[in-house]
Amino acid sequence: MNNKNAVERIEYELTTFIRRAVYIDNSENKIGNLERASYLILRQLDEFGPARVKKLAESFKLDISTLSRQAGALEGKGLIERSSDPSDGRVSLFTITELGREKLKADKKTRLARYQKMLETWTNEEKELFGELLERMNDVF
Amino acid sequence: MNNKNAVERIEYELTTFIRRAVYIDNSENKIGNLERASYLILRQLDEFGPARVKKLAESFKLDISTLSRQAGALEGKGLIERSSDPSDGRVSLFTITELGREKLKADKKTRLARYQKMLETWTNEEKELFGELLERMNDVF
DNA sequence: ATTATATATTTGTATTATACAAGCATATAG
DNA sequence: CTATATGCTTGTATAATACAAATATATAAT
Repeated sequence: MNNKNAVERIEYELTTFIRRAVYIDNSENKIGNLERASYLILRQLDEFGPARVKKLAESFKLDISTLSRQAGALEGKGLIERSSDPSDGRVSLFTITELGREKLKADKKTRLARYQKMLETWTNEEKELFGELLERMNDVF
Repeated sequence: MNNKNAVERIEYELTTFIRRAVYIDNSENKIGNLERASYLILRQLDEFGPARVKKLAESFKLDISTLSRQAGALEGKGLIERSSDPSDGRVSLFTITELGREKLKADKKTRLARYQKMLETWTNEEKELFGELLERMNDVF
């Protein structure tokens, strides 16, 4: 039963956390749209290199049409760049631009600062452990 | 720098987790609408007792009008019940119904099962520690 | 080679969640 | 007893999304 209680607590806290995080995302994204999606797209392209629409859609488990529009919006803002795959004319490959990298960096900084502050009373050990546990959870999610 | 790395990892993993969790929520909520919101509302009413629209809106950091509609929908499904505050005729107090409790229980079961499975290889100690850390994080969030 | 089928993406349309503003009912203050 | 404040609901606009249709290109079958 202790196990159940622990899992219950985890479920409770994660659910609570998600609600708040989504709120923060939404409230900060008042300026224009997309902020929420764009961070993830930029991060993905920065980390794993150029990707096409289908790939991005799969990464985020969103419909291809949705990613098509989001990528189009990011392209319009000059944060990512479209190039065609020489071996397949149907495919658009998206690459993060220098501007996109800057924006990603700035966004990340803001987000990190928030977490930094949230966890300022934690010891390094605790933070490391927490990160490890989160990573393990995501690996099987 | 180690500290920064740990926080970076936490930020990365939590962001990833949120994306996936929101996806799951959305995909399960195809049936009708509201599942996402309703779980939280029911949980809130079950845990803290009757509440009025304004209170619920504050809890979830959503606009009052949004909560008004969500509560209306839950009321329509018989999951919560409206009563007026005898001391103030403007206020509607919402209470979870027996049916609502059953639905909450069922939803919770599904969610717990998912977490249970996700964490099945963890030791009890790890689960407990993880829950504790999550709670601490939420407390300052 | 020519046509049929499959795949990648974009664009059209509908739905849902949400916020903000206006309206309505009820309280409270002057 | 009127004026103002409060609580909620309803009207309207916007954004994110999915699904379906359209378009372009590639691959397979004859």
